[in-house]
Amino acid sequence: MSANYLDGLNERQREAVITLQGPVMIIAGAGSGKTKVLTTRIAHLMRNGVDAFNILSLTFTNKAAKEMKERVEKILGSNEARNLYIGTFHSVFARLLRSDAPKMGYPSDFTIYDADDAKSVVKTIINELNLDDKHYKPNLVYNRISAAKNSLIGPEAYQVDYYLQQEDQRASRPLTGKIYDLYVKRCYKNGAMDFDDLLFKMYQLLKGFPDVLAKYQHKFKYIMIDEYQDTNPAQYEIVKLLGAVHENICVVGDDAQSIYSFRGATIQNILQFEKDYDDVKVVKLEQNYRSTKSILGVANEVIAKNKGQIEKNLWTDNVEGDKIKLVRTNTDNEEGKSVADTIAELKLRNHFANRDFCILYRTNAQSRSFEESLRRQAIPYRIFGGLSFYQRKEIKDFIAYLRIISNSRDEEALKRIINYPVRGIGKTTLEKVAIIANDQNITFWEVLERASEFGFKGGTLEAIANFVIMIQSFRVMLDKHNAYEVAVQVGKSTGIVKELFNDKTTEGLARYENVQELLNSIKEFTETPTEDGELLDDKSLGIYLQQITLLTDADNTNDENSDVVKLMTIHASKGLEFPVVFNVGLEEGLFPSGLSINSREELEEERRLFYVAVTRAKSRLFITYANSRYRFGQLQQNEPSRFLEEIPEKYLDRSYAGGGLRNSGAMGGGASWGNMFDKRKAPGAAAGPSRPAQQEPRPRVISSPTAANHTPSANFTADDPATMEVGMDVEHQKFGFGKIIGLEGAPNNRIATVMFPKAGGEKKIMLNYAKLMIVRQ
DNA sequence: GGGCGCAGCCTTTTT
DNA sequence: GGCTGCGCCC
Repeated sequence: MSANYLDGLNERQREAVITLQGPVMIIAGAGSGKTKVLTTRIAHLMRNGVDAFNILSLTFTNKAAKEMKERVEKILGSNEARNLYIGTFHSVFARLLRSDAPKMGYPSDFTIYDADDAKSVVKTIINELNLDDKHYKPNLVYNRISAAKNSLIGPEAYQVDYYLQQEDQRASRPLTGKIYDLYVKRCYKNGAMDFDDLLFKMYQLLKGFPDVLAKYQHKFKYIMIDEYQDTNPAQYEIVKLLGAVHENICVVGDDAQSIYSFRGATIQNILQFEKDYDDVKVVKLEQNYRSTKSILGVANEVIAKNKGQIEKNLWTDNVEGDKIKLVRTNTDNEEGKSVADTIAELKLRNHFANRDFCILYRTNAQSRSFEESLRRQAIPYRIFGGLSFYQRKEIKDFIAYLRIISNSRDEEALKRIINYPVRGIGKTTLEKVAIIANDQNITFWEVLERASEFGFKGGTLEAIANFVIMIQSFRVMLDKHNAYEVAVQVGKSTGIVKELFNDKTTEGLARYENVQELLNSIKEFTETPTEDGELLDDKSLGIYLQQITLLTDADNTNDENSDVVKLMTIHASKGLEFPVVFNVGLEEGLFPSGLSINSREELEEERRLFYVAVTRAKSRLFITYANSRYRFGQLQQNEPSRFLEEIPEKYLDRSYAGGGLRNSGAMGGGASWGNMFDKRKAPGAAAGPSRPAQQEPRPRVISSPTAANHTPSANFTADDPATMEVGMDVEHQKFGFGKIIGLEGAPNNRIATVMFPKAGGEKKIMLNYAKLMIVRQ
């Protein structure tokens, strides 16, 4: 234990740490040691006799939570910190809801629907209502529902809210409220909560059950909220309820870094905090330890353009540092090349490692040109964001099995896997199931269990019965086996693992490896003791599932072991820092986004986003933009971002990266720059060690050999499906020769499993469609 | 069932 | 430009 953990703090930080009682607001400028203050404060609470079980600390990302817990542990030199309630709003509430969800009619193993699941439910409902999906786009409707929930507006309130109704009328979606209502009911029936429900239901739980509220008010004597500027009304109300008795609420944030209003965050929460409680102690952390004077100077100049901020003056003792490099290129590809070239050069000259670099963009779609140029330079990189591991199809499929085992009401999971792998329960059957389920108001699973009552017959009934028995056998296993053992059995019994193993295509191999990785992660989960004091011995499937749904790709950003250049959106970079930062795509329409320039509020949020981007850099900052780039498959001319004009010239070192030419003039309305160099687009014209310009096409995944052209035998004629039997050698027009190793399905709709040694292994063939010729019986 | 081609969407950002 | 979902074929 380090006794003098207070020594390393500056005066302000110290003040923030030792003020333990009552409401405290810490305004923490970028790079001002916020995490240090938060963690030290928690440690200090515990040193002063506060039980870890009584401290609740809410963060925005899992990564931030993990880091905090580790740092508290380090200060304390003990594992007491494991008893702290530190986590994201979503994960902590999911945990609390586990014990109390049954009070509201949900199973304690309720499923958490991610955005994909939720949109799928919305889509189903739109279809069921026979609404035209030109107007009722699932995506937009879902966003609308999400926004309502984040403002604690339920379906009833929604449908009588004048302004909401007006908006929906104007958008030609008058029935959005109706969809919302049905959506909520459907999720309930499915025993599922979406991300927003974790907040909304938590709120309803506290509001509706005074004993529960009292329990948690008593439990959480000290509450700390990180990134308070990004909280939404639901989070705000919950915090207010939980803290109402002790009022030991410490919020930390920076209004200048509020960038999540699109998700319902209200910057007002932080601006108004002083009015919410009596005697709020406000501490401002204004010394920046991260960046050079130049970088911070730019940041301050930019953010000064925003109105209505909490007054502060961010300063640093650090060196002046280099000017900010502002690089213009002709195209997005050249932008990528310029960045990759610069990275290569800095590595060579200044001995930077790959991990010292980060490329920050406004939208995920911008990553492509950088990926290509980095690959060409053989610079290892990793993209954060985008599809997380758990969103891959093969992983979602596998997890769907675990979900339906854990929660039989989970209709979305059931739909995913009822016919994967193929078992003869097709679209028609599923439609019948859906109709019966809606009609009788029972779950899909119940319909399947009682399939014979509902008139399913023959092969279909048999297939359903087998499926039901299989899932039930997994459930029985749960009593005596942990999540990993059940998962392994699922892989075996369903044949998924074998099927993926037999697929020898490149993609198939990757899928197989991913599933293996999933199994490993489940194993790891069952073998690691939970940090969660109350659930120490429970390593059940339900907990595992709830946990992984709340995991993001960005949570792995701190993987210090891998020496790679990082690519991510600015949003994902919040809270991180890098020696060298490239802030790319500074163009009108892109950054600020064309969708966010219609009001002062929107534009100010874009500017805060730019502020966040600038303040990620420690020693070197590059800002780049291109005259033209491909968007939507079309070449688009762009003007330089208005934010560039807000940077005083003295901070900038301008250059043009197309041919090493210098542009000396000020930015006299970028339009004139447009065509100057257009004609010299030849690949070799670019600066740098131009290789003999063989612009190698991007390495592509080789397309699957299953498409390999087998030339059918001259005498090929299809044989009658009814005559096929297991063990026969057959020929397929495309896949070549193979052996039937399985037969299933109704007599009039037989499905053969055939092993094709030369075409990727086992395939399921529907004999009614694909023709097979018997070669040898 | 699944492969293929086409249409339409997407591009704001995520727990 | 890339991805998804859909309808059509075998």
